[in-house]
Amino acid sequence: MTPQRQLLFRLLHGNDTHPTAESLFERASHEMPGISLRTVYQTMNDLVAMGEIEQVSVGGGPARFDPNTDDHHHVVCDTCGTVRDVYVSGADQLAIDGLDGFDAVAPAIVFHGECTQCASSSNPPHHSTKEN
Amino acid sequence: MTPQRQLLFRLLHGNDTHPTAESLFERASHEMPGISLRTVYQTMNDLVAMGEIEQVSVGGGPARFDPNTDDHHHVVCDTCGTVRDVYVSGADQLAIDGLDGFDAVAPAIVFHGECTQCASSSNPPHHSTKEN
DNA sequence: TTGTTTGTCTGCACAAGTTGCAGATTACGG
DNA sequence: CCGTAATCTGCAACTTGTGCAGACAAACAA
Repeated sequence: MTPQRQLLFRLLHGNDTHPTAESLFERASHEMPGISLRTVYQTMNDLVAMGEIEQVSVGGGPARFDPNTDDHHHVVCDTCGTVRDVYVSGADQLAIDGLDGFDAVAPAIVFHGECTQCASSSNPPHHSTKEN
Repeated sequence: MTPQRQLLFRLLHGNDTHPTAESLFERASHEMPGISLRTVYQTMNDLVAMGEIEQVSVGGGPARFDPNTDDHHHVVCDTCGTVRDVYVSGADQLAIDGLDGFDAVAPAIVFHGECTQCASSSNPPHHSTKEN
């Protein structure tokens, strides 16, 4: 358990912003100048392999990391890129046609939309890749 | 409507294998040596913008293109990478907590699992990036 | 026919995100 | 304190995809 890992653990703990490796690297560099982006990737991969965090793919951009390991899903604002957790109940009683020939199936649901902030401020879609 | 585009249209028509740009390029090169990968990307982007095909993201790898524009979703075998269409009914009556502050929300559901072929042939997970 | 216009195609360089590798450094049990 | 094993770092390389500029080709006008 190295200081680098302790720092990254701490940055992830309770973090619901779904940070990317790059954004974690920036924040980590602030507290520990000289930390390597490679280390961030390495640590995230290890944590994912350990099941301590989840890797979230919302289509396209860089991978995001989520310390919330509850059974949950995601909404993403297609304008500003913000990702938020959502909880879906009743997903297990959907009628699904086409799963024949597949085992051990788990659904990942991503809701694409626009957050009210982006919708109200009708700025031209800018996709500012917002994440902290 | 150039010959290149005609060929790509034809390769996509009725194609349910969710090909990547690269795999389309290989198949297209077979019939039209010299066609450029750049043209494949360009044409796919145009078709997506026109709404003629959908771009599918199943997390991680390269984008896949799907001429099926029905309201449908996908299963992906995490071992061999195969993607198949699935049809989900009742998705509109899910109880969703956390969508407050979002407009115009559409769900994309990806079922992750293992196809019975990969499950039976208990080869070490190889992720052969199978697609034709 | 000749010239112009417009859109497409191609090759190449580049960008983003991520991983492989090798060597230096560090944590930790004995 | 020492040795081993794990980790860290920098850099090169890789994958997927895009920007750009020039070549090309079909359509159209004069």
